[in-house]
Amino acid sequence: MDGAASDNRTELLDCALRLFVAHGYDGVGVQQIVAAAGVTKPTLYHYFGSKLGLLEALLDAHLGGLYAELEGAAAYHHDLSLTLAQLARSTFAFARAHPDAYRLHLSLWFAPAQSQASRAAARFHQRQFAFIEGLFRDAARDHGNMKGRHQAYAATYLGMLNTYVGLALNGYTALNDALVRQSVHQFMHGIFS
Amino acid sequence: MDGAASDNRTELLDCALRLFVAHGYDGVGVQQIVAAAGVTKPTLYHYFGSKLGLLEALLDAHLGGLYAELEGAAAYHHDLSLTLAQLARSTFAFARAHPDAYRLHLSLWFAPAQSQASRAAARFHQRQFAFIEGLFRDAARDHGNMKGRHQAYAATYLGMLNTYVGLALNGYTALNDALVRQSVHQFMHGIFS
DNA sequence: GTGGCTCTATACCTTTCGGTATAAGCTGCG
DNA sequence: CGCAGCTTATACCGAAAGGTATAGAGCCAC
Repeated sequence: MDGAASDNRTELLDCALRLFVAHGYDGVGVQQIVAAAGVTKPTLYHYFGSKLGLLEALLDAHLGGLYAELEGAAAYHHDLSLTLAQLARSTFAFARAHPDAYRLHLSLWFAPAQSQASRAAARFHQRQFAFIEGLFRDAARDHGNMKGRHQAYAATYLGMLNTYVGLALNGYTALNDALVRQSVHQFMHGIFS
Repeated sequence: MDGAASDNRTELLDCALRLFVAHGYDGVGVQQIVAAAGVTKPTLYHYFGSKLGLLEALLDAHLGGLYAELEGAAAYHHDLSLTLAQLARSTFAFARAHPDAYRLHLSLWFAPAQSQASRAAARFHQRQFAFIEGLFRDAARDHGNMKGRHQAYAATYLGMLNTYVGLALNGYTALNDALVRQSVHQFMHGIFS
């Protein structure tokens, strides 16, 4: 069956996530993963077909939920400040709840373009970026002076959020509501005031 | 001698940079590097001692110049807008002149913390961040309302610059003076006005 | 009970990994 | 010349890489 837990499969996903986050996709061998999960290689290849298939299953399992949540919580309804705050809050909440998943996401953000891992993650990053870009495109219809710059705005805001999460994952800050407010305020009104 | 070119050494550095950027440090074998450089393994181990030593020499050769340039061009002299513009201009100019070097820099920005490549690059990222942080700490003495947030400002501005460079390296924008002005203006005064 | 399906282990494959022992060629120096 | 030191290639090392052929369990339907 498919709906059931299939414990070894879950165990493999968990161990692979931890190891990929710590050492990188290319820095971890299949042998290490199965050893950490307490199984052997044929089990891994039965469920995922290949090392790359394991990574793809990992991204599906952990990042699919992120984007579904974002797209649900951060739709634009003619209030840009509110939308950006919701976007930041959802992103921070996900990063707090699934730090390793977001670490994996971040580590593949600027990963070498020709690497298998980067290619597997590309569609997720594109989806996130396209969503934020569409949000600013909608907002530009309400704010004429934003016209034609929605891509730059999306890049900047996404870069800011990811930078904050990166700082937080290394213990330099906390992903709380104060940071949500600060990111929105700074993005919309600059560092003064 | 040391001052001379030692052609094979340079060739190895160039090929390693290209390959690391394309496939990642762990995704490239020593054999591929020496084949691309037209030499054999003992040559590489003679000059660099190990694969990691090669990466360190690569970072020294390419990123040392970046930081020297930044620290020279972007010192703070009581004009934050001007300083941020100079910082952006120097960063963009370096990325335009050495796109592969900056790609390597970016790919290691959020790389898995336990990987050898990430550890080798850590001191460079720390140096860049510390420089920008110090800049904002100085500026906070002139602008009281910035007090206590220099770390967040440094992170945000650095994240914005790196995001722009990342976009540009993938062909989505150009690293010109217009983008310098836009980044400074947006950072200081927000997206409106 | 028996055939079939899913899951997993033993044992093994080829290729490549990072790294090296040895020795040859080269240069400049006495 | 002969010697020294720097640089390089041939040939090799043990280990680990990703992946698989085979077969044995457990289970469910008939």
